[in-house]
Formats: sequence, structure tokens, C-alpha cells
Amino acid sequence: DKVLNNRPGVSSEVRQKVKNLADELGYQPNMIGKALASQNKPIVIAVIIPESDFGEEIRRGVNKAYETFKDYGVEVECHIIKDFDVAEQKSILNYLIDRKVSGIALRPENDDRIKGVIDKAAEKNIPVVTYNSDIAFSKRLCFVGQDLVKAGKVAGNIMAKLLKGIGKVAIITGSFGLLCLNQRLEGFKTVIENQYPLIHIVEVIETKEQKVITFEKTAALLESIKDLDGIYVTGGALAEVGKAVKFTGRSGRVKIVCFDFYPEIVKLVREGVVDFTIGQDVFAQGYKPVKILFKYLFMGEQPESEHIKTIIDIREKESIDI
Amino acid sequence: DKVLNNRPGVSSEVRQKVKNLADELGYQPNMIGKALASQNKPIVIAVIIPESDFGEEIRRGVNKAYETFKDYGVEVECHIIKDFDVAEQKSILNYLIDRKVSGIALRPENDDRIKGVIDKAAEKNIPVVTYNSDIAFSKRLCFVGQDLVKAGKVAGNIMAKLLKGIGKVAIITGSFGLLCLNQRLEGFKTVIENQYPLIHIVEVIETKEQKVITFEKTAALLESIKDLDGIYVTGGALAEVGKAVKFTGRSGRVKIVCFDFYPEIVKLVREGVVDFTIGQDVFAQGYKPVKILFKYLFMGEQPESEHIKTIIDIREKESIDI
DNA sequence: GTGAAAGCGCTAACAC
DNA sequence: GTGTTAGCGCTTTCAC
Repeated sequence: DKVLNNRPGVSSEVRQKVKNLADELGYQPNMIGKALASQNKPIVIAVIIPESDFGEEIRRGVNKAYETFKDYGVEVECHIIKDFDVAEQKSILNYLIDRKVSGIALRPENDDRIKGVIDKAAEKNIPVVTYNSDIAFSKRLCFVGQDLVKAGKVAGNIMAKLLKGIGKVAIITGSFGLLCLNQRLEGFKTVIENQYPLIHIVEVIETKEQKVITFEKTAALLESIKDLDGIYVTGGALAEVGKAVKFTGRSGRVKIVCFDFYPEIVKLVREGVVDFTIGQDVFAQGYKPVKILFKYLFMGEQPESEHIKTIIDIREKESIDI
Repeated sequence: DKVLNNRPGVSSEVRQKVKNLADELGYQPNMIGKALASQNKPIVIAVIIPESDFGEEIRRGVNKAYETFKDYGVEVECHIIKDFDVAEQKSILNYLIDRKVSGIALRPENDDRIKGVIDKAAEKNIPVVTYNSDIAFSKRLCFVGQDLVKAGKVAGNIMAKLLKGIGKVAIITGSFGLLCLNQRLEGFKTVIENQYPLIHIVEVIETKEQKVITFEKTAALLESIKDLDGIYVTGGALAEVGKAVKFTGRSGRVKIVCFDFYPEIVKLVREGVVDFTIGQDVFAQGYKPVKILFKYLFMGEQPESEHIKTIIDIREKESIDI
């Protein structure tokens, strides 16, 4: 045991001999035995979940992972916190580090203060996995989430096909402050500008994810550009965009491509107001961080890559509710 | 133990008492303990794989499942057989039943002889899971595969959007004898006929999945219908369709929607000849049957449903190689 | 029908 | 530094 697990207390001579023998015999450690023996000192994985649209789906993924691994003696605790609140996120991280939990999963605010605490955890050998949104240059173990730039490119290509390569499109985005929305925007623009010279991006509107602003700006847009062919929405307040399009009688005429499967979006896809929406497998963003942390902590397995990509899940009317 | 596992050798009085106590204490069996104790008599799962395009991907899924569950004492054996050969499939099934393997996964030929052997296995308590293609009214435990009619509907809706709801489309299908292709055809027609009155299906061509026939019939089609707007391919010899479209200089002008991610298809998507292709997660069709059989045999867990659906994975140029 | 014990592969603790 | 042992939760076997 001391040899195989690199524990101290053996002479290097014996160590080598045991190693050779193990190799010869093709020894493979059995995780089940290990699991049984270490059930008394469980692994504690803490998941920090912002109170937001996708929180429930994250929880479902986390719970599934818990069900899958609980027999190994894993404990999982969810901490629900306010969204966009750096101070609260930082304080709960510190609390978890002080309590010496085994590992942490969170959707980090993209802020240096959070980066600092993540690095502190890493130094104390508490692995941190980020999900849904990443934080640059931190010492997190890995990130589980969509390739957002790529997803934006996919949206761009789909929009172009809907328009048969020609027309006017507007972009509606929630906030220029959110990395993920900016990446979706960037990918879209890249494809349109480089591959579809006859499609013109006529306007980029920021809604601050507020309903009233969204409705009014969308309505004004439709009013001012009578021959608008498409609207690309990176995120936020989709219901209001839909309302404005229906209100002006342009539904079907104006193509809409957006993201995620929130109930309001599913409804608009069913009605034919939204043509395509692109999902990111939020469930997996709850499930995989727990799984990765478990494998890392229990079997010492490194994640497959630094960015575990969740799928780019294109849906339309016929596949929206499967 | 005798009570909890419904084994004989206990008086019904004691049985009841133990049950009550177990309930009271909230007893939950621990699968890890069970696994450790039963490592000496392993579960043997046999997977029958037809030698075909998707065989390699199925194997990858099967191997992954093996890696995941081997510590529980599961053994997995793959049997590669000729495709479309009912006699060989039947004989290997009989061989596996005689050897009393624990469970079997296969892609069945849709034939009564195969159905008969599957039912025989079921009677001998050897669970059978079908994958990729189902066999009607048999006693298989469950089927893992795409909802093919739905996938056809998705293809129909996408084609309609590419055509902005108006135009002429042709359908190219491998064989009228294959259930899966017919289902993809049916779904497509349903959507077009019911929802898009201005789209006309001008022709349905059968290629027998043969290269020469495919190329010639496609070329003739393009020759005779100069204003053809779209081609929908349910399966088979896609490379030849692409060749004919490129050969007649109509690539881009004629929209193409098809299935799966075979290398020739990926290439055509990259070139912009194929607009959309729809995947069915073949990897999961290898992984899940093994997982389901393991859970059924080891923990007595029933599959979640009789038809475990694999995703309808829409891809285009930007997402074809992620 | 009932109760006790060995052993699956591993970890942790302890005697030497 | 080295070697032994109890025990994790379960199944199987065997004595009573």
C-alpha cells in the first residue's frame, strides 16, 4: 500500500521491488475496494449555484451526480446565492475553504476578487471547477461549459441560411458587461462579416435584460427598419422581443435565432415566432463538475481537458420538446 | 440478507419484522459492498456489432461503458458479424444463450426469426437490449436509438426553412426495405405536406445504397428538374449525391439535408454542399445498452422507458467538427 | 429456519 | 522501516 500510493515509510529498495512486481503482475487498483474502505471519511463537494433561470436545471444535474456517486461516500451540498453578487460569492468561497471541503464547483463572477479566492483554494489543495461561465487565468481545475464563440458562429450561419445569404439583421444583447453574451456576439459577427457579404448587421441593441427596455427598443427597431429580415438575440428577455415582433405583425417574416430553452422561448418556438434556439446542456453543467471533482479527488484522475465543452444543441419547432 | 433479497429460508413472521425494521431505519442497500462481494462471479454482457459504417463508434461507446463498470466485475465481449445477415445473427444469439451470458445487446435485423430468438433469451432470463434499430413486438428489455420519425420531421422543418416555405424538393432514400429509412421519410413527408403547402415533393428515388445508381439517378434528377430547390437524403451513398450536385454546378443552389456524420458527409458540410446533417449519437447507442444491462442485472434497475431516445443532433458548417 | 463467519480489495492503525 | 490486522457492506457457506 505504501508503495502503490506513494506514502512514506518504505525504503527505496523495497519500493522499487514492489513496483516491479506490481508491473509484472499487471496490478490495477480496484476502486470498489477503495470506496468501501473509505466510506467513513467522505468526500464533500460544495456546489455554489446562483439564483437564476438555469439554477433548477443545474441542481438536477448535481443531484443526478450525487445519486450516481453517493455509494462511494460522496457528499454534495448546494449553496444558493444571489446572482451577480461578487461579495456574497467571495464570502461563501472563503467559508467553504475554512471548512476544508474537498472540492468546489461554481459559476464565477468574472472578477479579480473571485479569481483571488479561487487561487487561494487551489493553494490549499481544494480543487475548483467552474461551470457555465469561466474566469480567465485562474487556477481552477477546469471549466465546464459551451464554446460560446463557436455557438455564436453557429447562430450566424443558421441566420444566414434562413436569409438565403442576403438581408438585414439586428442583434439584441442583454449586456455588454457579460463575457458569455459578448462571445456569442463576436462569433455571430465573425461569420456574417467574413462569409456573407450580402447580409448587413444594421444595429446592435443592449437591453440590460430589462423587460420594458427590451420591448420598447425592439418595437422601435421594427418600426424604423421596415425591411428587417432577422433578429439575433444573445440572451435575456426573449419574451419581450417575441411580443414586439408579434405586436407589429412581423412574426414569420422576421427570422429569430436565440439561445437556451427557457419556457418563454420554447413557447415562441412552438408558435413559429422563433426559428431556431441553441441550447448548451445546462444539466451537464451541473452533473459534470461534480463528476470531475469526484474523479479527481477519489481516483486522482485529471479532467480530460481544461475546457470540457457542453454540446451546441440546435433546436427548432419539431425538436423543441423532446 | 435473506429477507432483503427475497431469498427463501425465513419464516414469514421474521420476514415481516425485518422488513419493518429496515423501513424504520431507512435502510438503503450499498451497491459498493455488493460489488466487492460479488466480484468473483462476474456479469458477462455480450454486444453484437454489425460490420458497418457505425461499428467503430459503437465499439467506442461499449469500451467506455466497460471502463466505467469493470470494477464492479462486469465483463464485456464484442462479436462482430456481417451486416444484413439474419442467419449469422440468429446463430450467434443461440450460441450466446447456450453459453448463458448475463445479457445481450444487438442491432437486430427486423425479421421474425430474430424476434423468435430474442423471445427465447427473455424466457431464459437473459435480457436483450436493442440499439440503433428496433424490432417490433419482441420481448427485448428496451430499445436505445433515435426517434426516427421525429428526426425526419426535424429534417422536413429545416428544409422548409431553408426554402423559405416554397419550392421543389426531391427525396433520395437508400432502400424502401429498411424501417429506419422509411421512418425518416415518413416524418419528412408529414411535416412538408401538413405545414408547407407551397413546397412540393417532386420525386422519391430509391438508390439501393449503390454508388453508381445513386450518382446516375441524382444526375438525371438534376437534369430533368432545372429549378429543383432541395434534396433530402434519408441515408446511403451521400458522397455520390454530393458529386452529382457539384458536377452539375448546382451546389449551394440546391439545399441538402441528410443524416449522420460519416467522413464523406462531414466533408460535404465543410464545403457548403450539404447545409444540415442530423446525428443520432451513435456513441451513446454503444454505451447505454451496456449501462442499462449492467444496472438491470446488478441492481435490478428497470430501464427508464422502453425506448431510450438518443439525441437529434443538428449540425451545420460551424459545428460539424466539434 | 436461524445465526455466525469468511472473504471480496482496500485503508488506517498499530505492534514490532 | 517493516509486517500485521480490523473493518468498510455485502454474499455465500456452513453449523446448529
